[in-house]
Amino acid sequence: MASDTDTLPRRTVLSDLTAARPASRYEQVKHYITERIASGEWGVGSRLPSENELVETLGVSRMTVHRALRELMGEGIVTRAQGVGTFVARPAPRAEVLELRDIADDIQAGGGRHRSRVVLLETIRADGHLALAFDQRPGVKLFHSVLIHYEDDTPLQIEERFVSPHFAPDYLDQDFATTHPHRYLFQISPPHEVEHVIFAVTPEAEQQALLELDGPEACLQLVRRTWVEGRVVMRGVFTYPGSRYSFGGRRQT
Amino acid sequence: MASDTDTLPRRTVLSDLTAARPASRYEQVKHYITERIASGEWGVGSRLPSENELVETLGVSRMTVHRALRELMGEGIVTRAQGVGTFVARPAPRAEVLELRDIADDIQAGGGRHRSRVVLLETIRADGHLALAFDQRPGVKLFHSVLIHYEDDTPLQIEERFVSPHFAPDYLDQDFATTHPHRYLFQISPPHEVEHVIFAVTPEAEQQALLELDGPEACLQLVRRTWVEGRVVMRGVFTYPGSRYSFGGRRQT
DNA sequence: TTGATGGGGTTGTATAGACTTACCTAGAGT
DNA sequence: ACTCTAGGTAAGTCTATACAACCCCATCAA
Repeated sequence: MASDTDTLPRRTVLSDLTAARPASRYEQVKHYITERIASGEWGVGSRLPSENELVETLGVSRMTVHRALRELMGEGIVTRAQGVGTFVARPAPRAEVLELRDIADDIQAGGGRHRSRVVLLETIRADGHLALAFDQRPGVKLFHSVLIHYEDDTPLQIEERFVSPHFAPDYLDQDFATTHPHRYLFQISPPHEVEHVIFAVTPEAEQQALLELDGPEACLQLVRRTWVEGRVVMRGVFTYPGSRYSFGGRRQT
Repeated sequence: MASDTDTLPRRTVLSDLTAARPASRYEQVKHYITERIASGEWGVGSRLPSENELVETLGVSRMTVHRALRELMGEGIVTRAQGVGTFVARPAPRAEVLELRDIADDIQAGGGRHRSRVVLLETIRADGHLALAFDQRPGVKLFHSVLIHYEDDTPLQIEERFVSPHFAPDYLDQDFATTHPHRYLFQISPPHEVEHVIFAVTPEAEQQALLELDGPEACLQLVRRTWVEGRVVMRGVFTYPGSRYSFGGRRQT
């Protein structure tokens, strides 16, 4: 069949795309596929037409279809198995976390509603351990704040911070109902250096109460120190219920 | 039928490589090129032989050479310009691969003595959840291993891995008393992409026993997936007692 | 001197066809 | 129930060929 069409420049399903863009055929095939995946016509886990079927549908050679599919696999859009077929892959490319992010953005990115409550805002004098974290001597003055962050009225994080007054002299005067410590500090200066340490802890009774936990559920604890101009300016302890949060990141090597 | 010596229809520069490994031709071409770049024979910025020259030298078709070069460009090894040529690209952007560390190195770096014990080594079929993690369909065959890592005879980590047989067909035959899964897998190929997710969990009774915990102590759980050539090749679940381990990192911004 | 033209080399894309390899299933034989 | 085998399907690879797009440079003309 169709042996008489050698001379035609191939008028196919793709032809309208060709008119819109002089993109190469294999890119058009990729677009054809990703569009159907994005629209939900081909759901996650469902099987795509085989290479040969796409050849017939789109009127291109199998090598072209193959290249499109191979590149889509490299991009993580589909997965392929020899002898089986091609399938729609990942539902949601995971966002980069463990960077320096505002939890309010984090919650809103996930579709949740964020609010926070200030529990404490005071000046303290550092004991030995805390002073060490700041590379200072015991007794040095530090600002201390404790907030709770809620996602849809469920506590998601206890945010406890110690801030160097030298860096943020007006820290105690801020209205952290409208802005947040993260934003305020970041606005003064983005840190030049950041240290993260992550622990698993069993929460104290006080933390359990703040997070409204029923029992001694395992919690993630992230301790962050930030430097500006070689000096520690902030030490934050962020506590999350293990059942409600996780840290993640994905990157190429 | 398995005709045993179908490997050498062509006697070329590549033939010895062919004998050593039944890798595909375009991979052999990639290897041929990367080896010369690594050895310094082709220095940074220097021009590679043209596709047609490589065709003559290596005795493969131009499409095969082209695929090899295209993939090397995708990996950032070379740069290409239409009408100009192909050039050696990166000096050594090998930086910070070391978030992917061997726990044995980790323990020994801290002055501890490391030993490990193999608990399980088997083939399984993936259920729905696991198959999804591999972007595969339920029922796909996977290798499954469980090891315990000790620091000075104290359990520090439960290492549970699921490995794609396609990537590491000989996984079950390894002696993980002498080498470790991490090293073995890394040696086959360093991953092109890595995903980390960190949880806090309360361990099951079985995990408590393996870690020799007295009670339901909070544990850190690191779930790692690694990709090679766009495919998930490994999913690892690493469980640490919260009192004995933490994750950390420090970097400039 | 400046600008246009064109040829040769190089990568980019596309095709048809063949063969290989891997997976799955159904059926036959324990 | 279990294992083995054969056949079908689909992706993986490789080849030979063709043309397109692009860059560089030499040549030639204004």
